[in-house]
Amino acid sequence: MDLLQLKYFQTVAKLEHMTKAAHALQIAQPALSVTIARLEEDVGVPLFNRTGRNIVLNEYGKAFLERVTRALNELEAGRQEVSDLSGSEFGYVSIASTFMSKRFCNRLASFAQLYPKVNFQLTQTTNENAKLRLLESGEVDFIFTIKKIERPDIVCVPLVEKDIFLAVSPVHRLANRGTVALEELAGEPFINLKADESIQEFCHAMCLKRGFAPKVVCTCDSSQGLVNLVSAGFGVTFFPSPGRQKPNSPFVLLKVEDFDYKSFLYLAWKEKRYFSKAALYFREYVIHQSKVKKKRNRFSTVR
DNA sequence: TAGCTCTCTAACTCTCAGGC
DNA sequence: GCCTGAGAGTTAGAGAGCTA
Repeated sequence: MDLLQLKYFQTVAKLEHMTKAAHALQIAQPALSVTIARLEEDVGVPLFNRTGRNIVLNEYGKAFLERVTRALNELEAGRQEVSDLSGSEFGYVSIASTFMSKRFCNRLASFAQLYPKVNFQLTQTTNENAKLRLLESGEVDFIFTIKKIERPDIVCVPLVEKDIFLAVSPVHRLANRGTVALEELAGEPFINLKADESIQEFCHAMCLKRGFAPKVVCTCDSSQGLVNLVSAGFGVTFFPSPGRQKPNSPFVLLKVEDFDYKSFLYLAWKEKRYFSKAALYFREYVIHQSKVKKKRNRFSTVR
């Protein structure tokens, strides 16, 4: 059993498809089949169930994959640690996030300018559980999440606090109002963002309290799609925003009366994990920037 | 049923380490 | 430096499953 076999196995297990895995590994498919067969012979049991032309990870395979992932991550951490000690490289930061907003990307870019030797590995997923799995398996250093994770092995730090506003098109009947009562939204077409489940659950419950269920006409995958639909007047949405209306905003934000929900963005990481210098600097940078931002927001509110 | 796709096997090549 | 064996890779082709 060698590292190459384990890396090949991990890829096949992930994709459950020999040809796609071979393509991903940039080798010919037969070479991969033979390697997996040799690994299975070595382990002593089949790791995949082969039915027809399909291969699916079986119970042995699942158990083995867990160990292999842990072992490979541990080796990678070791490599990183030795590399840090020798000062031969700065390392990389791996992040999973739902949103790749302009502000988020600018923040990454400014960090990259500050530390040009740092490499980034970004994973975008709208699924909060998928992000948590990536964090648990050690595939990423950090996740940005809107769900607070309350677990002893995971540290979860709030970065951004946002109020919930109602976003409407500039030509909407309510657009010139500074505030709006929830009751006035009965019958309005709502657009939801897939990733914002917790906000939607709260808003849905609030609407029910006021005697109506929000009429959801569309659920968007991307926040840009949501912005485009709302600004085009296709519907309205509950929108988390850290502060005031931006001058060039494509939609109008209205304060909702008696609506005291705060949305947070958290940075989360596994407590007992080796972090490269790059990852540590990144964590420090993000937390520091969020504190600076909070101070600025307080100052602008006072003004 | 034909055509396509996928996995696997067989035969071969290439590279590299070890022995002389 | 040459030979040899092991291992990892390639291509070609067989066989089975899926789909229009």
